[in-house]
Amino acid sequence: MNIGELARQSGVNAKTIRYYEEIGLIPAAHRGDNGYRRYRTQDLNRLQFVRRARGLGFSVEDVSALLALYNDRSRHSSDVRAIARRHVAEIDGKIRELVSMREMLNELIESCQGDHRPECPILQDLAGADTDAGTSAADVRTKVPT
Amino acid sequence: MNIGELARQSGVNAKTIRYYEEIGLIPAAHRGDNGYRRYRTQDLNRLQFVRRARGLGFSVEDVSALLALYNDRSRHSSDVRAIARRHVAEIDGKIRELVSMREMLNELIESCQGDHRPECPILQDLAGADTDAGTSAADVRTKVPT
DNA sequence: GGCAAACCTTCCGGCGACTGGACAGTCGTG
DNA sequence: CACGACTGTCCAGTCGCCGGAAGGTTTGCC
Repeated sequence: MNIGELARQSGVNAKTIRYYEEIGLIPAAHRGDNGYRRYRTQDLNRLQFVRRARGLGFSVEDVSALLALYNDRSRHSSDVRAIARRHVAEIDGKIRELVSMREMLNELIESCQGDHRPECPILQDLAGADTDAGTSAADVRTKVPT
Repeated sequence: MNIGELARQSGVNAKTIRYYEEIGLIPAAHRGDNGYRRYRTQDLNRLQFVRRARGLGFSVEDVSALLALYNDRSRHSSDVRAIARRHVAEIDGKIRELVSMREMLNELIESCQGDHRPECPILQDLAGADTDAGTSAADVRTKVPT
């Protein structure tokens, strides 16, 4: 099958497949006489593995490691678990950050609607105005997840 | 003050300050005779505003809009709230995605440790093996937040 | 056989929000 | 006047792709 068919069956964009080949996540495909990449069911499996792992938020690097373990008959379950656990820890961190941001934003929005402060205080807070007791809800140093 | 001092006082990296100027988030600084950028307290305020807003996860584009509203005397609180609410909605979406990922990962990890399945099933799940009832926990199509 | 549509190829550039590094000029101090 | 700390510009890289250009191939239809 050609790359387009593989893309359709795997749910991975053809461009992305070429990219994965380029960065070595999947092996370079064999070429037909016309120079087109040729794929088999085996490659489809591998690509679906990649898609699912990416869908769970694993980095390409992690996926690469998981693929290696998948192809390694002498693998240890603990290695796989370690990668998964580390990933869960990262996700936890991101969730905590986002929840914290959401809390602060909701506080700001709420105080903006209430009548207990003169104007919408979001901007004042961001500007670091000392209208309150100096405790600005927006004075955060968390790293922004992008 | 020079850019280094501004960086120290604002908590924003000097490189980042130059970058902000380049993309127009902050106005181009005046230069001294030596070509160095010169800043005043006003610029420090602006930059702290930016830092706080970024800390709350606002995109640079949003921050730009917030800054414009901040400098607009005829601004409406509702405009600011709208930006903040939209941002909260985005954050909510990301949180939901991450929580969903975490759930699936934890299920996989758990079933990997338990004795009710032969081997660590994470890899089998990712490979899409039909060892179970065909419902693979990892068969997700959620977009990965990067 | 001719033509268009739908494939496929490679290469380049851009997204967001920076960060690091190279190389050069400038400033303050000993 | 040498040295280090600072500043300037410019370019490249990060991550995980995606879009488009310019070209070759295949397929299907008249």
